[in-house]
Amino acid sequence: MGRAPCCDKSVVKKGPWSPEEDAMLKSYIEKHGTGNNWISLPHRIGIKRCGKSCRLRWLNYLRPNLKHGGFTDKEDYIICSLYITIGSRWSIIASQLPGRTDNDIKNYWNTRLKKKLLSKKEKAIHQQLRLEPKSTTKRSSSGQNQVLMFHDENAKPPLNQTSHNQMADIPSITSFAMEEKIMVKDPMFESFSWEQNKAWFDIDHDAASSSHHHHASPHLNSMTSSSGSIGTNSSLQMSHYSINNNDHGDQEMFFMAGFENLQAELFDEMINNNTKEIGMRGTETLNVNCLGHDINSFFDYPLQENE
DNA sequence: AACCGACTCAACCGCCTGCCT
DNA sequence: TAGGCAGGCGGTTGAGTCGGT
Repeated sequence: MGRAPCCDKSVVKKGPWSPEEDAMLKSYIEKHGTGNNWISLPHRIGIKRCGKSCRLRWLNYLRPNLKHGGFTDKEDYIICSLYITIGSRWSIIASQLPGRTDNDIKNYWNTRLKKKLLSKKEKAIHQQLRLEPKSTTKRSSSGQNQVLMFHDENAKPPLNQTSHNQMADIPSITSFAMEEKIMVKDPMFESFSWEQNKAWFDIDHDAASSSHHHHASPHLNSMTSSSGSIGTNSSLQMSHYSINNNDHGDQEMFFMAGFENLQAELFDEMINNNTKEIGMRGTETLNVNCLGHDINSFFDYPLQENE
């Protein structure tokens, strides 16, 4: 026995929206708002659509100040960084990109951005296989998925020294390092920024309140509280998660988990050409130094911005 | 011009959560 | 406290489009 449908499927219209329907929905919401009830909205407007369909149409297409297509390198970077740290929580990622919808970002990631990363990685691997025939190939032991890593023990950099390994542009775990200096000061993404010795990450509860798809990542509160301090401003419906740098170990571990899973996903598609579900991906704990250096190798966007 | 496979993305589906009674 | 309902989410689908042959 399944759940009762939210509307009578035999009555409501499905499929693409007509310009007339768009105009009616837009006009009504601009004049009267949604009335905090999407289910009754189509009846009030007089259109034969499911309330959920109206909501989706408004949020993804009709509401003001939406941007479609034309993702910038900066947006690529932010999407990738957040995907690594929090997984496929598109609504949270979208909350960091003004004018973008979760659906847009999800589509963009699945159809373009992942391939973009993949092609760069593939290119680098071919280069590696040609240039570094003596490198050993290992499998990571952490995480649900086995991750192929080209790992050269001798090339492992010392801690606190950010460097790439010999894998051309492939960011791998061996190139992981911590640094004290923090960067990124971007007025466009005010809630996604860092400062000296601390990183923070604001979650908009309107967007994140239903972060219940726990298969994608660990739990936000427990994870952040274990690795840093948390402050909450409930009046603004925003939580301010600050992460102190004295927890390098945790940040390192969590970031690596996320990064490994991205690697796993890319390798999986590239080598096995299948799309099986990747399990736990990293954490909400951000380490901008790692992201700033390693992920940057995928993008043209300059991460170390000059003041 | 016709066909076909690849790609894109708007829209739907079903599940989970939180709120209300 | 339990049950029902609406909102919100991520995953998936499929119609339309594009490009190659």
